[in-house]
Amino acid sequence: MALKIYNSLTRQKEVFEPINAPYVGMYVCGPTVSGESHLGHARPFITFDVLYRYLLHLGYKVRYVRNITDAGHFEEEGKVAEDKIASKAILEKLEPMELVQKYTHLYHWAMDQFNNLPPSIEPTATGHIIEQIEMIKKIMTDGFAYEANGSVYFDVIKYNEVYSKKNQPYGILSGRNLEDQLDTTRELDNQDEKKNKVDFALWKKAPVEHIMRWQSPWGEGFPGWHIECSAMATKYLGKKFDIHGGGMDLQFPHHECEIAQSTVCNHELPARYWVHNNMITINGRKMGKSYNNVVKLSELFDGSHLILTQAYSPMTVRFFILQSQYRGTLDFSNEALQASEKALRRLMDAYEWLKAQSFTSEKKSTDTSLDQQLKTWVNELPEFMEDDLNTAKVVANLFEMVPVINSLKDKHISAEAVSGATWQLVQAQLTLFIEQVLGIKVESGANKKQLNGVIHLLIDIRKEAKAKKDFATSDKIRNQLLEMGIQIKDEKDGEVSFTFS
RNA sequence: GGUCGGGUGGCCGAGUGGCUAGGCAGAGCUCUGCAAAAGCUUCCACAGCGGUUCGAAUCCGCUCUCGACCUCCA
Repeated sequence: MALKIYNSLTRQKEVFEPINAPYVGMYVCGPTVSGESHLGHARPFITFDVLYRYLLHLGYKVRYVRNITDAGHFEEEGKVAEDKIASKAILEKLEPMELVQKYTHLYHWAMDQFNNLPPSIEPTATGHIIEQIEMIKKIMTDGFAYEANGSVYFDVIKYNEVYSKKNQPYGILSGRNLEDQLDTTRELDNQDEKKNKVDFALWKKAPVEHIMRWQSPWGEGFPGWHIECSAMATKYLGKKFDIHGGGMDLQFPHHECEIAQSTVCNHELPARYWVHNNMITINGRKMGKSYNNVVKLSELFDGSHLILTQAYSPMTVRFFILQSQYRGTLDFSNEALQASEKALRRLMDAYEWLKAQSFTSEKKSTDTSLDQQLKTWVNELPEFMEDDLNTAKVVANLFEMVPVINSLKDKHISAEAVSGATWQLVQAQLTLFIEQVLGIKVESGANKKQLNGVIHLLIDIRKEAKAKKDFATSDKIRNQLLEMGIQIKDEKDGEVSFTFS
């Protein structure tokens, strides 16, 4: 068994082999912290968190680099060289760094809510201006970039000419050829600075009103929007590293340009495996600012968005995302999220119960086919993960086991049906895959001692009421607790349990 | 217009030639004071039309249709 991942560069699933095992270098494009993160942003970070977790589980020593873009991109290149962060700052009457700080905090908060492991290094674009300038200088020295009026542009045509001969034409990642693009690229104003319309900016001269600006050999300005990733990836992961990840919408032009820049500087393709997650859609349409259909994470968590009927917990959202395979689009709706919420609760209820049981390995199984079936389900989990992170199948198998666990709990099957050793295996693997690999944590208010005490007291009172056939009182306790989000469950053995919703 | 990817049951979503995906919702039953929860059973499907094949959701062709990228984008 070996981990296979889909490589956008070769357009096929490939066996993952690190350049320098057991070390793995992984770079993932992080957020631009000029606004609040929305659901669409959550997908790559959760997807690559799962990949990171799985690589760690396999025993690799992973350096996971995920940047923060705080230097601002152009709103529309060639038209108005406007810095996103600077313009937003004026709007919000904040210093640019104040704004960057605000949204960085919010982003970190959201990542934490999702139980995403922190990356090994989280470099910022503004902290690496010098590295970016050095890289641009190198590209110029090699003759693949030119200065025009205080800005520096990458010469895409020349790059394509030279590197086509080395089987690395411009467009190698996104599969487009330059000729098509020359024909189809839209006409934009103020492009006279560029030799060709396909050229892209490495450094941009700052207009007077532009707040974020740095000194450079070409005057005061700010870096172009692709160079930061090339500079930081090279600095922390070297000239060639293992995995480069990000959303599919970054494949072109961002990653394509990154490849061109890094290839000129480092004389090889920067990453071996290019991994791209697909988009989250809403009514079949990509979630994005330009479509005006974003659901911010904070709105999701507090239910304040119009299309939501309720709040959804971060784990529900994480689970919703992991119920699909990362390379397909995922269509979002209130209904779909509700389904995920219920499903997650059922899974976690069964899991938490099982986890609390103790089994002795001596017990032999009396139902060998069920015993074998459980082992099969469990053993398939790594196979599914290793088939291009098919978390959807992992989740499906977890659900196969839920009825068996609940049957044991409700004594529909005997304690001896499955061997103690198998139950121990199931316990261990469920913990591994649910908590370690999928990164789903137990979300419950049950850790408040006093609250638990109060609930137990109410349960006792309800039991007494029931014994006296005072159903008015017993129902009142049950129903009102339910309204507060505490659900009472009468178990088969006469015991009463409760869960928080 | 160019490049690419889709269309699976009420909804979300796996699956690439023959075997129940899974979840949510629906129906029935069991349990229960009544519920809930849980268990069991069950309904509903592969956009359309052709073709290949003993056999296709899965391969091929055409048609319809949706979307992504080509401009900032996760």
